[in-house]
Amino acid sequence: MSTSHEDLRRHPGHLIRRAQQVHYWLWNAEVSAEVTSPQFAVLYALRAEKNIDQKTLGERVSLDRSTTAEVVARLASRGLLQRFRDPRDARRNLLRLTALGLRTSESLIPRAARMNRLLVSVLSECEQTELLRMLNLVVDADESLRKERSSLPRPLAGEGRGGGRVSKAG
Amino acid sequence: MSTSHEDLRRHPGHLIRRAQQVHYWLWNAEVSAEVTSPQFAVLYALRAEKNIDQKTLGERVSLDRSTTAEVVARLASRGLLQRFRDPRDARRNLLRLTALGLRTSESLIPRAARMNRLLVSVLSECEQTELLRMLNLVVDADESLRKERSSLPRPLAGEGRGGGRVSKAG
DNA sequence: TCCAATTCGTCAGTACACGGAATATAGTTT
DNA sequence: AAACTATATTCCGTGTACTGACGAATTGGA
Repeated sequence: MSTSHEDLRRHPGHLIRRAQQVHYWLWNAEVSAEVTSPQFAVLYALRAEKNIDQKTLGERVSLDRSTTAEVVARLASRGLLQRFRDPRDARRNLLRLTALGLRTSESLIPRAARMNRLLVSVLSECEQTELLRMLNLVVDADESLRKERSSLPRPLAGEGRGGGRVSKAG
Repeated sequence: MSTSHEDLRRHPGHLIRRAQQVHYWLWNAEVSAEVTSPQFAVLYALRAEKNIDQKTLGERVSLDRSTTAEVVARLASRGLLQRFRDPRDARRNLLRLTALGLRTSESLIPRAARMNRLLVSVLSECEQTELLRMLNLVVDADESLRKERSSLPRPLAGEGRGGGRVSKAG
């Protein structure tokens, strides 16, 4: 008898999660076991833009405020970037790559590129382009769907996992 | 001008992560704020197969052993499933949906289907089929990809974890 | 100038995700 | 039966991800 395993193959949402698992494994094997993919994205963004604040950084790499703060804190504790308050606006943390952070990010760039090629290597050249185009369409469609302002974190109607209201707690 | 933001659009790995964010938001808005997508997958699998153990369940829904245990514990504490030791093999936890779990899963099925249609609604019918096909290819290629080139400390160690090779013909 | 609204970062809480180690059980070998 | 090996689950540590609340700082308007 066919199980849920077969059915789930027709669910785009499930497949996207599976694809991310593959990405996770491939990253560990082919890029780095020390620097994660989101951490690399942060280094990569910081390499392109010096002295940006956490909020802007989060928008660049598509991470919300809290996650950005955590990733930045980890990278700072490893000496890959520096964090200091903006003298112009003391609410902000300005971020800057250290020499080590710059060196690390540069060494990972070709490895990440290779991993990405590998990730879609089962597809033909033409298919790879199509996949990229379609994923961008899906991702962009959501942004237009959230008509509210604010580039990234949309509050949305209900509440997420956090906030302490799970039906179980009563 | 766009800096890393534009570059990242060319990275399949990054796009997959973004797509999962969209899926997460859409799930919360369109399906349920109480039951998450992985939790639904578990209920869905349990609906199809009664009395399976956690390891098998994890393979069905592509969750590793640790995550499976956590998700199952949450669902059990909410009364959506029951957990009991296998009399034949006391190492195993056998799982079974409760009446509430069955009712909940059934009510979520059409909502999840609607969400999935919405998720890819920017694509044409033909493109949706293509996207599904390509994602399945990428996900299935994972096994062969991990066998080959490995230049870094691979996380393998000779035992089959929870989420890897769920792709055996049925 | 004072105040209300806004903004940024942090903290607490919840949940997914994974690997390694510890534990319990099962099966096999001697 | 004891010893050894394989397997299922749990526990622990780390990291990503997001929401809501809070406090500090800033900004715009009266």
